[in-house]
Amino acid sequence: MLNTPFTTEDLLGSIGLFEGVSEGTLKQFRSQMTPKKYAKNEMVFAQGDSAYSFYVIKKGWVKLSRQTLDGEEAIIDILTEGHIFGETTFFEDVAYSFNAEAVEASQLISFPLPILKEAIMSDGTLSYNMLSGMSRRRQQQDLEIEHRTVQNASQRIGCFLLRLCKPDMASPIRLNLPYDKMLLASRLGMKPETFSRALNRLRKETDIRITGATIEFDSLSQLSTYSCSACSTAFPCVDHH
Amino acid sequence: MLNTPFTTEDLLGSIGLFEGVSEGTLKQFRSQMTPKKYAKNEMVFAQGDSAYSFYVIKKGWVKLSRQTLDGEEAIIDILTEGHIFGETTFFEDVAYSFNAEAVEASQLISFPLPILKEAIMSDGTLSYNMLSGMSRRRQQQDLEIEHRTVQNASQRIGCFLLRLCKPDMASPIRLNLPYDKMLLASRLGMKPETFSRALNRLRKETDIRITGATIEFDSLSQLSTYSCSACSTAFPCVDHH
DNA sequence: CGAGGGTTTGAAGTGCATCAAATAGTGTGG
DNA sequence: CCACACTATTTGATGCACTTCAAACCCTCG
Repeated sequence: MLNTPFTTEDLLGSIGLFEGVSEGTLKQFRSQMTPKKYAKNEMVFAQGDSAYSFYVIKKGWVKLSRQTLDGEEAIIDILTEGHIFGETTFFEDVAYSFNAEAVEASQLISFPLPILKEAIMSDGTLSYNMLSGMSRRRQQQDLEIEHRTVQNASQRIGCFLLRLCKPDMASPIRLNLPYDKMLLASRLGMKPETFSRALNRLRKETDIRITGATIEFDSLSQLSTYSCSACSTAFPCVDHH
Repeated sequence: MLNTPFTTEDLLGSIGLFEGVSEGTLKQFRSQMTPKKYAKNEMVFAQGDSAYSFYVIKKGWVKLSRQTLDGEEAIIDILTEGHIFGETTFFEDVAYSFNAEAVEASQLISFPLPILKEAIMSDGTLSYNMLSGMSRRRQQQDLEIEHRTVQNASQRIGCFLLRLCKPDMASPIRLNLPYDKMLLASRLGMKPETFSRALNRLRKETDIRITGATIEFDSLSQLSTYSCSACSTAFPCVDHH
């Protein structure tokens, strides 16, 4: 998969943002897009850089983060296929307010920010898609905050695993953690040490089997019973777009 | 102020969402809007209610919350003038996924949800405003998550106070907490007991003076030094729309 | 005045962070 | 293909911030 050429044919076809958008608008975007591959750990942009573009993730994982005054790194979000980033900058700032970095080999498409203004003003479908995406993201953020207060570390891991499951997965379910455990720990708001211990606790309390970065379990039910009992949303807390 | 009549004249005039929007669109909204006053603690809608409307806050404070399975209440957000809520439901669900309740005497304007679709499709400025608002809210949410991990309880309170300050306030600054301390505590992700103790700690560490729900201090600088040292964003973390 | 919620205070418990060190894994050059 | 260097992960011991439970206080409002 990683070796298939990253052509420009119908690159926008499978992206939610462009679904149903008029051919004219698509042409605009196609003519100004820049597809690019990023290596693992390659920066896309840094906090403070002048903001010229926004990005759509075609493949891979991208980490958004910020430097705190005392030198710590705060993870804002970790995104994957179909997600957009950098576009919020358009409404507020002249410079990016966070870092973006590929945490895996990734394929991104960038577009000049000004193209957005015209497209929003003229293409209702695009606006609608964009609002829809932002709205979904906002609800996810809400959940995120809730989870961090009502769930303990093990439950948060369990919930994260559940959200990795696609609806069409057959039992037994077998998952690979999408990125390394350190990053996952901070994504879930805990320290690596805590993550390690919490994952162990989760293994003891449920029927999951762990081998390195691979996790297996037979059914969602035990995991969701354990993880979601403190939660307000019925299982699943999922964003299956 | 609370006693001035809540007329329908130019009700939409001062709302960011409608800024610069065409007269035609405004007419649409005006013809379908329902302004209404809510008493303190009055429910606007409940989780699970069929979703027919979205709301704009004209005045007051509204709490969005959710029931967890074990009966706890999780605060999602607390909103005030100019904020919109319920509109995300439009993109996803047929029922509200949270409760909305006035925590003060408030004035809200509701609009039928379907009006949004047409307006988004046809009025670029409205779409733009809506995206801009959502984008700002999303950035605030990001900060919120960051704050809960990098700031301790006292710092979070200090940061909240700073965000209550309007840019045009003269020294000494005198603030009233906008709602009761129990609610504020959960807004800031802590228990009332913790809030009480943390506020005391804040008083010892900075120059703020506390009298009931009134807080006074001479300058922002000491407070922001104390509160924002752990933060990634330069002071202020503010959303002065 | 008295009832009932909001707020504060005290004492004790808990979960996660921190610090330290061992172990596993990964990529590199020889 | 192996040994080394370096990083990721795990494990142990200890500390601290916030929570929990309990009780007192206070304020408001009927």
